Amino acid sequence: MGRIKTTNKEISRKDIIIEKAASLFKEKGFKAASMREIADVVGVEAASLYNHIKSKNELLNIICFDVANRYTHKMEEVEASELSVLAKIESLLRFHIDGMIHHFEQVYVSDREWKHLDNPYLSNMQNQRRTYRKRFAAIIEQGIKQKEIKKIDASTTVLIMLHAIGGIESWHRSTQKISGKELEENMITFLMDGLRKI
Amino acid sequence: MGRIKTTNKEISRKDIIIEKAASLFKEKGFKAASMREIADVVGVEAASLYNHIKSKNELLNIICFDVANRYTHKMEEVEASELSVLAKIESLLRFHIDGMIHHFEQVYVSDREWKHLDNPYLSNMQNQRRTYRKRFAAIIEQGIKQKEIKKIDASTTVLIMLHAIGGIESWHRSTQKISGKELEENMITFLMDGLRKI
DNA sequence: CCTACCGATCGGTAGG
DNA sequence: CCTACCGATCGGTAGG
Repeated sequence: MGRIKTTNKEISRKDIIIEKAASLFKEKGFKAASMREIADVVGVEAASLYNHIKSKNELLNIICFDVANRYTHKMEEVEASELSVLAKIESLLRFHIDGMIHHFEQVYVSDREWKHLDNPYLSNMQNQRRTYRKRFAAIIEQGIKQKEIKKIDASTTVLIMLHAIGGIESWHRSTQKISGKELEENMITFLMDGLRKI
Repeated sequence: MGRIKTTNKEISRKDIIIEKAASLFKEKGFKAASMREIADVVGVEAASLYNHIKSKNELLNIICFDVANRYTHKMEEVEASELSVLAKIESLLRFHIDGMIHHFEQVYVSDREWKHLDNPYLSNMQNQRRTYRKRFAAIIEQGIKQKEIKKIDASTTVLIMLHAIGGIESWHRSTQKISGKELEENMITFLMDGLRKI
């Protein structure tokens, strides 16, 4: 489910273009990356890209909504689960960390470049992001009510946690002295301890 | 010290241009914001901007290095202080939160758009950022050695904390239901508790 | 998938 | 500070 391919089968030309576009958008930003550069990396002329996609903005749409849909899907799964509040939050955090590690470029682009979407996709994305954070905050608030979590502003906490994870960028780029698994455990420890009552 | 003005005196035309540029760079991104738009907001023709600045990139240089120099200055101050490790970290975090609240646009731009600097400024900035994080991590490592802080990977922790604070963006934009001071205390509580031994 | 090419917009300059 | 204008580059199209 979702556009991010987990196997090597069925990789179409369009998928390759999207993948290369994500990589360039991440490196240079959406506006600074040109269709000619994407074409270069794919190995065709710029005009040929338009046999597979409608516009540069369509590439951004696909990348952003692919990620957003995965988030929504995960949120529904977690909400429907029987997990404790703390376990729900941990599950969401691990999902975000995994996404950052395994679908780095897509997640990075969707996080930092979604502002360049054009309407109606832009407002759609704004809604999805707002809604996701509200649902996340609602879980935290439930935890506070049940006294599993210390009294803290839930929306602030959501922002802290999501942006903390979104910042793995620099780790990824630097000389990876720590493994993905180690990174994940370190982040989980830090973030979950920020939640617990002392 | 530093270019960010704290009084209303001595605001030159150039300062106004930089301020408006920071605002537009934050809203649309460096590449997407045009000199003509900046000129519009300032209230002159695009060509007139060049009587005060040399290039679009100079605007970004000024914004980014202004912020970076403030960070370096603060770091030196903290390192030279007699504070405990935990107090040093708290002081740095409060500095970052304050910067995010009071110099929002400059800090935001310097954080997300520095990649568009051109050399030699680009590599200079990369060095400054790397160095800053290393010095921050060194403080944390000292705290671990002194058993004031729980065993956790110091570099990961720095990234978590800095990005958590850098993400206040969304709070600032949304309907500010929480005051700056409240936000600061919530963040400090969360982040400092992630550090302490349980 | 390529060649050829378009209108628009960009950062920036000349000259007053 | 403005008018007038430049070369370069952009996203995208026509036609084969």
